[in-house]
Parts: sequence; C-alpha cells; structure tokens
Amino acid sequence: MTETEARPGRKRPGGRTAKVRDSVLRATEAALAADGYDALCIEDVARRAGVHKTTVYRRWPSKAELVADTMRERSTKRVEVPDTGTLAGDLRALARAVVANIGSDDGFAITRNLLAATITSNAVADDMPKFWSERLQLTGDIVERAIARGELPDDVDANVLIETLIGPLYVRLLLTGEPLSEEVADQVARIVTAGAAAMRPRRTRERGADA
Amino acid sequence: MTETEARPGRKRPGGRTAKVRDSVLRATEAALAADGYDALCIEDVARRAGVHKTTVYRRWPSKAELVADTMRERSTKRVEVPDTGTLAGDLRALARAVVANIGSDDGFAITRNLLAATITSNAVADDMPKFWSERLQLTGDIVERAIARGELPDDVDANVLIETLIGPLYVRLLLTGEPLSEEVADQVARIVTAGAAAMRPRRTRERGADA
DNA sequence: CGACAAACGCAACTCTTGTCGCAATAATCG
DNA sequence: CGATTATTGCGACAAGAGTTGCGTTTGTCG
Repeated sequence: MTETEARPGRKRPGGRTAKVRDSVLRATEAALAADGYDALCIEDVARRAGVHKTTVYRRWPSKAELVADTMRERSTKRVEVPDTGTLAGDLRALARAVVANIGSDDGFAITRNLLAATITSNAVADDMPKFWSERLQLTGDIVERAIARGELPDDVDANVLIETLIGPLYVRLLLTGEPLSEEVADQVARIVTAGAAAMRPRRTRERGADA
Repeated sequence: MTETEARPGRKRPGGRTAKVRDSVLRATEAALAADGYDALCIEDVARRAGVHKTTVYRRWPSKAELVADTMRERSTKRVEVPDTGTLAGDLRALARAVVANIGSDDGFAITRNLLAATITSNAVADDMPKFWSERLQLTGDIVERAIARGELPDDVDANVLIETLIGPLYVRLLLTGEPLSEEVADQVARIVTAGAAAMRPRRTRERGADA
C-alpha cells in the first residue's frame, strides 16, 4: 500500500515526485497537529502543501493511509534496545525509553494518530501485525541475552514478557489517560523483572500461587 | 457530554426521550456491526432507528460520541471482580475473565469501537479517565484485600499493578493482533503475581535481578 | 535537442455530511 | 382540560469528500 516512495531508477522519481510527497506529508503533519485526526480534511492538506487536492487523492487512497504513511515516515527514530548486562537493567531501561518516547508530545501524537489510522482502516490494520512483529523481534534480543545468561529458561515466551512490560504503558497513555512517568516505568519494570525471575524452573516451580 | 440520559424528574424525561435514545443506540450498534466504525454514517443510523437525522445530530455532537455512548451503555455487563482468597488466585481469575470478555466477538467489537471513538475524538478521550477509574476502582478491591492479608505493602499503587495485568492483554488484542488465550492470561498473571510478591519489603528489598 | 510518458493542475460534477429555521407534536404543570 | 415548553420532523442549505476528463508541465530516454 502507498508504494509511492522515491525510488531512484524505477519509474519517474524526478525531483517533483519526491518534493510533492514531502510537502504533502509535512502538510498532513501540520494539519494533524492543528485539528486532530477526525477533523482532518484532504482539501486542507492540499492547501497547506500548495498542491491540488486531486494529486493527494491519486496518491493516497484514503485519509487513514495518508496519516499512516506520514506517521510511519515520522517514527523512524525507533526506541533503542538497551543492553545493560542484566535482565533487570534492560527491562528498566526499555520501559523508561518507551515512556520517554510515547510520553513526549511528538511521540504521543504519532502513536495516537497511527492507532487512529489503524482502527479506522482495514488496509492499514492489515499492515500493523508486520509493523509490530518487527519491533517485538528487536526487543526479543533482551530475552535471548537473558536466556544465554541463565536468567530465564529457554522456553520463555519473549513476546508475552515484553508485552507485559510495555502493555501497561500503552494502556495508560491510550485508554485510561493516566499520566506516564519514569516512576511508573520503574514500577512496571520491577514487577516484570520479579515475574521473570520466578520463571526460573530450578528455584521454584510454580511460585506465588499457593498461600 | 451527552448528558441526555433518562433522569426522571428533571426536565422532560417523557416516554419519548428515552425511547428515541434507546432506538438510536440500538441502531448504532446494528450499523456498527454491519459496516464497522469508519463506514458508519449518521444518516444510516437515523434510518435504522426510524428517526430523523437532525434528532441524532442534536443529541450527539459527533459520531465518536454517539459510538462511545452506545458502547458504554452496552458494556454494563462488567467483568466480575473475583475473590478467591489469595492474590495469586484473584489475579489469575481476573486475567482470565478479561480474556474471556474482550476475546469474545461482542467484547472485541465493543472494545475496538470504544477505542476508535477515544482515539479520534478529543471530547471522548477527555471522558475516558473517569470511565476507567471507575473500573479500576472496582478491581482495586483485589489489591486492598491483598494488603489486608499482608500479601502486599500498603503503599502499593493498585492501578499500576492491575494495569500491568490487563495491559498486555489489551495490547495483544488491539495493537499487535496476536492471539489471546487462557494460557496467555495465566502467564501474565504469574508474572504479575511474582512481581507483587517481590514488593513485600520485609523479605527482599529490590531482589530478583541477579542470577 | 526532441519525443514520449508520467505526474500534476484545473474545472466540473455527484454524493454525503452537518447545520439552520420553522412548523408540528408530545410531555409537563396549573 | 388548556397553556406552556421541550423535543422532534421536515425541507433547504453550505461545505466538504471523492471522481472524471482534459490540457499542461516535467522528468526520462533515444
């Protein structure tokens, strides 16, 4: 979808195509910041970009895909995967990095608008699993290193572990609207770290569930 | 917003007001099931409800708020707060109940549509903290009972704990698109239970992170 | 440089969305 | 029951969404 990138040597990547694309994406970002997702109208984007509206309609099949394209371009600064030497350190650093990212005004807007596009368009939604699996695969390194160190059993579900770390952060941001802070990140990281420690089969088998 | 509930004795709660409201909400639900959120149009809702479109427009300022109102009404069947006698049992039961709820077709539709409304409309987003704090307050009983039993220190942030339990479940459903299962619920519950156990200050201070 | 093809601008059009004024109806109160 | 007032129905309206056909500009290649 929206395979309209500037690829030199293919069809007609001229200076114009890329230029128009850039100005439209920038205009989308500005319009989004000004009016929000639902109030965004294509004609306004075209006006801001100094481009005719038919051009926008021809390139992007829907508002959702235009926004998704803009946000994906914009979110190239991915969260770096930390490597502190211990699982506890990695999890805390990752949680803090996620909070710093999605907690910022920019990061919040990107996340929110991307999710809005995801939810309102099936075409965008179909691309999302790939988008997220790439990210989870990156953070999966944390779990792999922990397994190599003997901090985790080798049959741990890395996705569940990482999702338990970042899930509550996204929920606070997107659903409950509660504030995010480094302290919250640390609290969640501590819970997950302790939970991971309890997974080690040699010390305790099914810990925590009796009493 | 949308303070148009049937309140007997206030202004004019006649039989009609409540009747119209009900039929519109029901029509919204049907239209939502048929076409999805983005394809939903007010005029269609009005047709289905046997009501003129201006009536709908006058009561609900936007599509997002109409949908949010419908979903809130619809989700009165709240997840029951378990009381098994132990924190571990409560957390596991709650996680399973949440999975059973949002994993069902109905629950999924409700959750997804509510999120769509939240994300696309600032007005709806502003109402969400209240909505969620009510729910979290209910589940907070689990934490309170655990504190009373001495399973948790009394300065635990109940919201963070519960959100760490249910957050990953919502993330799997709404963001990554990964499958939900009772097994996932149990895994998350075990992590959080162990994390909660590690919070007890008398046994271990910040433990769990060595190897 | 000159021809071809792709991408854009422009204007016109249809369809939908959302709003407004006014008349009709239904509920509340004396 | 009769007056009052909230609420709805109705038609008309402006504004935006999205499409189409055609002429023009602008890269790309022989």
